[in-house]
Amino acid sequence: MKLLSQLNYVDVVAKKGSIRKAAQVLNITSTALNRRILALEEDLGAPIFERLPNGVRLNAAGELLILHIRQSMSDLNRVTSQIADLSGIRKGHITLASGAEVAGRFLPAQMARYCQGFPDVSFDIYRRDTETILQMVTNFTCDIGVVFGAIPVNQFQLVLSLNIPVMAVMRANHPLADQPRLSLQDLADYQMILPAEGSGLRDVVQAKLRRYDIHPKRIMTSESFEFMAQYCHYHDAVTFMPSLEFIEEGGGEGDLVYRALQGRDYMEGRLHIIHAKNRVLSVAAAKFIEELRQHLIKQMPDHILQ
Amino acid sequence: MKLLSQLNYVDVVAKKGSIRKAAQVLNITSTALNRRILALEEDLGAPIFERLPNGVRLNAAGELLILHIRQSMSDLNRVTSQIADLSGIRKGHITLASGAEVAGRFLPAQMARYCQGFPDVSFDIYRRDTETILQMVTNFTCDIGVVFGAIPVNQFQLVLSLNIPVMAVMRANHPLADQPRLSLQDLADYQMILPAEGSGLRDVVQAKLRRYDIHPKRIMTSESFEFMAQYCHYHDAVTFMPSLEFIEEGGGEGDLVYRALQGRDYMEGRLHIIHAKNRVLSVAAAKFIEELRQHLIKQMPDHILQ
DNA sequence: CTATAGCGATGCATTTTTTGCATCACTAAT
DNA sequence: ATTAGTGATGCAAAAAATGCATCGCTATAG
Repeated sequence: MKLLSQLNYVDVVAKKGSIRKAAQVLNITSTALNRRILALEEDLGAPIFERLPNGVRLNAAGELLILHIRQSMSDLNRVTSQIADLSGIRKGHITLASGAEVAGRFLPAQMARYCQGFPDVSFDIYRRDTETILQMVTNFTCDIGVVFGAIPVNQFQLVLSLNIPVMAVMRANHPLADQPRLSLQDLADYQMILPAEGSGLRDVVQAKLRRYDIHPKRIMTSESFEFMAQYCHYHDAVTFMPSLEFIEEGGGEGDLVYRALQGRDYMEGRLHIIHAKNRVLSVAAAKFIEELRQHLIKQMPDHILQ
Repeated sequence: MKLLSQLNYVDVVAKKGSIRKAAQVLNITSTALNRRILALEEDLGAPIFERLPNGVRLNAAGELLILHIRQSMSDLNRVTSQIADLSGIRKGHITLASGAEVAGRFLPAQMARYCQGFPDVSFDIYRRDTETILQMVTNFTCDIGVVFGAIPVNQFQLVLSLNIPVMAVMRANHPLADQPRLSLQDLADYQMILPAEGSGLRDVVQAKLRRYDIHPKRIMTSESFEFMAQYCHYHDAVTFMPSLEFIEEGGGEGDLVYRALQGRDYMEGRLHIIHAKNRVLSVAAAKFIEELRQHLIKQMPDHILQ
């Protein structure tokens, strides 16, 4: 879009930290881009980038401007989407950032369902750690954030918040798989695979371990939930997953089984679907969220908190 | 400013209701402007103006877009002002819409004082009726609104709200000028000049008249406070003014005197200084308001309500 | 019922702006 | 000292915006 291009140029340069690299991304020559930046600075009456020997970086003025630019771009996208909706076109674009806990298993199904009704809506999905997601939401870099674990709720617009049980995961022939009551202390005898720092799931599990002073024999940390699952196929290790796909206890994928922990060791975390405060979502995004909410309310009314 | 021009073009066309007229204002040919509008509509994928035989009018899509445009322009102005402030330049622009009650006497003094500290700040002052002012504030057509009388407070961001006594005004040699206690009933014997509909001051006075079922002999309505004042110089008429400039009772301008009404007839109205909700003002505007507030707090602390 | 004036749209020649290439000056790392 | 990377800039070419003349249309006036 024409109106946005000028603004978008600044955004890309800021993100790339280099005019030449940004020019590559934008498919124009660095000369053109450079001169646009210079012209903009001329217009504003003040530079917005510091020139470093290996690129550029936003200065204070630039930081102010980039906020406006992102807000403005995001707003225009929303308006465009609304206008398209007026013509009954139902197209649009949704940028969504999600924690690893849900990016792999929960979201794809939800989105596939939505896309059947809205085939002209395109998606960008980012898988990031909690902090980055919150940043992206604040930044308007993404429309919707899906975060597992505690967040500063009052800094965001909560769309949906639900409690999700956290279950122990192990392979079906694991010695503990058939044990009727499972406690964290039982699991501590085996290698335990935890998500990396910055994951809400890790916080939930670690809080419990600390609370009851349980020290697992060996802890392995992984950033990839796919890895964690695969690893458990081959070893008597245990790991944890939020039971997002409404998997009943005992069910599982492949030869992995899910076991809820009993009594005091029962764990759960909170899944938050958020967007930026004071922000009006595009029609496409609003409808996606609405469908998601409706679906979840039908599926698990007792978990919904808001 | 370059970034804004495209947006501003649309805004002016929408306001003028005609491409040719807007082109005159913008100092470009109608051809150029016309093609910009067409290009923008092409970009958006939908027209934003209806073509009428005698001009153009925003359609539904256009109404959505123009809101974004005004918000966006206003935002960019704020950012520009902040950036200028970063460089210590302290320049900017303030657009203020004010009711007639305060436009003539209260504001000029306040602004003159402010301009001494900030000589590079430019002003646009509009004198409108209450409803238009509220519209302009909502529209982002102006930064600050100054309104005398009741407004739907929760739809705006209240900067300052203070009670102002409404006094009777007459010439010094008016038969009532020396009467110790003045009531509305006394005034009813003379020609009474009221502000036009849409003025908060009129509402205050009329409410009192109705409340005590007082019917003035002759009522004259005027939209101009200057006219009202001048008229009273030449006749034994009475009119009303908010005592904005902290004029003590008995004081006055020229040979006009101000008299507060006594007892149950005492009148006062509320002066509101507002801006749009969820809006961040430019540095210049914010400082103007801050100075204004400080000044008023010092001058009349007991009248300040917020 | 025609004449007129005003509106937006458009083809074409002209002007203005933007772009791309080659190159400069500079810095950090090798 | 060399190399590879950065942003800035002069100049010619390409692209875009503009202005003029004009079209088709409609409402209004006579």
